[in-house]
Amino acid sequence: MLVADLHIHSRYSRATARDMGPEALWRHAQLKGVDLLGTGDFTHPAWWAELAEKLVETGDGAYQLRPDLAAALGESLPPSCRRPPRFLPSAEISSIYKRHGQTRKVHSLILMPTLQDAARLNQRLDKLGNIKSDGRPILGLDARDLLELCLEVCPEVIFIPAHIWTPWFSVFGSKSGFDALEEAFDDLTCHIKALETGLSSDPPMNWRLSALDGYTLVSNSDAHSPAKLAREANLLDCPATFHDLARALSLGAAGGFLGTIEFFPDEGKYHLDGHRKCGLCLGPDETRAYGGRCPVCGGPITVGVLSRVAELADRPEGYRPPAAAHFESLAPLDEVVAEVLGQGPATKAVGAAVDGLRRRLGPELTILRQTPLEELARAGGPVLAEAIDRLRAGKVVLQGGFDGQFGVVRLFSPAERQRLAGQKALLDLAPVTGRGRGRKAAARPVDSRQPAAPAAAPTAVDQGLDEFQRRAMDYDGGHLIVRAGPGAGKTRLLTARAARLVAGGGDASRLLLVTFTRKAAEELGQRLATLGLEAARTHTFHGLGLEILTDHLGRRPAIVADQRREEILSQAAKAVDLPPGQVDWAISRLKQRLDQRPEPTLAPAWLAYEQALAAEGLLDLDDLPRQAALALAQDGALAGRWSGKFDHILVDEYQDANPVQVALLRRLAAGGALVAAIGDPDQAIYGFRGAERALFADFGRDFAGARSFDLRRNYRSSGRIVAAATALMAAEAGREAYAPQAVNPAGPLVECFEAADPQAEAIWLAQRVVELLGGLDSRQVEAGAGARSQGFSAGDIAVLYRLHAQAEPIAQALARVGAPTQVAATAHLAELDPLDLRAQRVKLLSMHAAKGLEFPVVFVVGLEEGLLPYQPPGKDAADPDEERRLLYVAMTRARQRLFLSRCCWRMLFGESRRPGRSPFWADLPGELLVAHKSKARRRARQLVLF
DNA sequence: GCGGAGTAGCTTTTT
DNA sequence: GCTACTCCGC
Repeated sequence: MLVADLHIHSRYSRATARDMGPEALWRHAQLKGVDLLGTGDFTHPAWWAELAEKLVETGDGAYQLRPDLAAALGESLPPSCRRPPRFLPSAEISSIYKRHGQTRKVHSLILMPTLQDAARLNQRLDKLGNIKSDGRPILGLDARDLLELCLEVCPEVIFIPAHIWTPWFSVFGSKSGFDALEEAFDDLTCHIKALETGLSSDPPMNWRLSALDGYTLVSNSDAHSPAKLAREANLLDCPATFHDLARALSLGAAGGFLGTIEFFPDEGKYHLDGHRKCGLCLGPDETRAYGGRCPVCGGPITVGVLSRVAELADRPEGYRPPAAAHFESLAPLDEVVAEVLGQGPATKAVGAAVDGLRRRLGPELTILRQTPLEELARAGGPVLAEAIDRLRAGKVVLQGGFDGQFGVVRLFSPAERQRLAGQKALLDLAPVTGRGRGRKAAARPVDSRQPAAPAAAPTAVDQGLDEFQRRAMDYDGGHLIVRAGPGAGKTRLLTARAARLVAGGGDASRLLLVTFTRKAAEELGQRLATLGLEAARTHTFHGLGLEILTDHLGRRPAIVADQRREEILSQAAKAVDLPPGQVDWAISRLKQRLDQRPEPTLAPAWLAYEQALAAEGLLDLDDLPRQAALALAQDGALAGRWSGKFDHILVDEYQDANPVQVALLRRLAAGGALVAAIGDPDQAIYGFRGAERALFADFGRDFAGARSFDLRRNYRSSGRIVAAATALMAAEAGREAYAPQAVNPAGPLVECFEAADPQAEAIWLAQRVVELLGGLDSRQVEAGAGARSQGFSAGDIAVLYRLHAQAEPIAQALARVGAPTQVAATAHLAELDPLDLRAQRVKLLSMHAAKGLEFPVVFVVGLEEGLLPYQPPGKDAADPDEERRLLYVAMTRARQRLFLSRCCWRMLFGESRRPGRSPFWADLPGELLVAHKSKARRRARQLVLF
């Protein structure tokens, strides 16, 4: 018979013993009596490398410690315990994600046949999240998607939902789990053969759910230190190989799965209900009587495993399915000896006694399970024999664990213990009460869920546009321009107008929608396709230019490659003795206009650049719309073909237009097409690349007879966020009043923090993220983050900054707390794994990149002098009005929660600065803000959470 | 043609 | 403070 412990952690996981290395595992497995051991943590690159170095294949589908290492260590083992264990690559992954509108936190145990298979999984996981900073990585990946990925990498994978009943991190957990396996794993549920019951539940509890009948119930230690190995384990009657294990888990008894060694579930940290902070421990009935609220403080009671099992059970207590496997409830030998000696389990005396017992009797599990009582008495005295006899018979006194506090197993009554302390002789033992289980289970579910995130904004759904949107949608009297503030339903209006035009008899193929980015064009195209408008033309300005030029030239123009362009630029720059970057910028700016002649200082470079391109028959990207507009002006036949091509032209983000683009639109509309432009001059943030915000106001001049519409309703953000953003814009000197109206309720205040330095800002931010997510690991949960959970997922959160240089410390702090994070600038969408797009992560991106996006929670960091408005060293300051609009864009990305922060000290460009607050800070009304304080008290808690 | 020293310049971004 | 580039010497 084999003893198998498949779920452990290495020293690369949080809060684990430093000696959790292959050698210590090898040694302690033998001291405990484990034959087959999961390596744990194979996802961690350093641990994987160590395993690859120190383990060797046995040849029949398992691993063993390298013989030379084993030989060197063998001496340190008592001969009675020498039975070298085998290893199988294992790991645990924490999936934290939102599913069906709720935050889910599910841990999964994964076993792979070989380290090479593990490496291939690691390769895939590495793209999806951070597997380098924690042996038990946290991914924003749906548990089902994780299973899919594992199966893709290795169809033989053993995938086991871990400690399925723990409240915070398991598939059935009361706080963030599911009610059924199928809810979590959908179509892939059939690939799950085994479930890990965890310390706080034992087989009889699980037998109460008929839904679990087909699964092999396994038990493992989840050990964080060598001493905890095999505190729970599996008993197998099969060879110690991966495939035999897989077969045993799949077939149960028929495959050689004999049963499990268990903790008394009462001893688990989450067996009963309760509230640790208030010292309150409750049974299911009591929790129900209190309505799930702590009677001391009113906070939510942490519903334990016993209650949760009762909630989902469909069978009475005590039911035993016919196919149920054997199990044995034990307590660790050091705890037994500790009680016999009347000392703590970690004391020297207990250690020495356990050591002596192992020497004489063999591994701890053998002592606990098999050694005859007479032998125990001879080796350890009659009291020890009596203790173990009681343990084997289940005659123990239990005090249940709750809300993160371990329970206690006692083998002797208080009176007995007192007498034990005084004498060494055999005791006159009074009968002890039976096992402390059998509490009445709660008959009705206790609703312990977090309050749902505030209801989604009442967007203008159904066909239902509001009256203002509808007027703009329906207008047929000529050109029109729509000023649409943040969250006003801009895209909705665009697509609705397109649909209306076609529904009214228009020809979809004579409809043109123009955007600035390919991403926007693709998204718009997709939305139109869902409305049955595939025939409508969706283009970027550049794509449109390319098509017109192709028509004009009779061939597709060649576009200069980046590298060649740089060469040409640096050549051209030599003609004027300017840095190439500056020449690049100046030429590009010139090409945003049709009429501009280069200044004399630039002229030679401009000439050289244009001649070089012309000589090779190349165009640059700026040429596409520009040359197209010029060609339409010069080539009458071309103009004839294109000016009559469309009946309607819809343009998004018009505030970002430049004169070339407007000229192009005018030529396309010359045949009578109606132009509908939509945008928001308050969100014009691309002046630096040639956009001219004034063109928005000049629309009526460029497109005669145009009518203006105004969409002021904000369907996105809470009232206070809208009010703060509006106040920011209202403070701009010489500005006309323009007040968007929030449709949503006021919501919480805008939360502000002034940090000593970027590190402190990042730590504060990471701390808030932990709270928003309700804790990412058990330490954070137990430090209180669970109770403050806000029901957000990592994908709901964005961090916005002025300079990418600000991202680094924040990404690091988020990695330290284990939050799945994605720094937007580093990822090219096209190269991503399809699963990558599904991974839910905190997004770090520039304020510019955030335009057009929205997030339930937004952090805007670095609201400092010098950063906002940006003051580049040794250069002209950025346009303060545009920088104000940039902050406006950033703030208005937030739906529910907005956090603003700044640093009092910062190192930027090698220069130590003590910046004051951004001048924009003062424009935010104090009554909308609440300051977060940085206090020593808070620091103490941070230490716990980090 | 290479390497070492010295120094300038550092955003935001799309096609 | 970092790097990427130029310039100069061999």
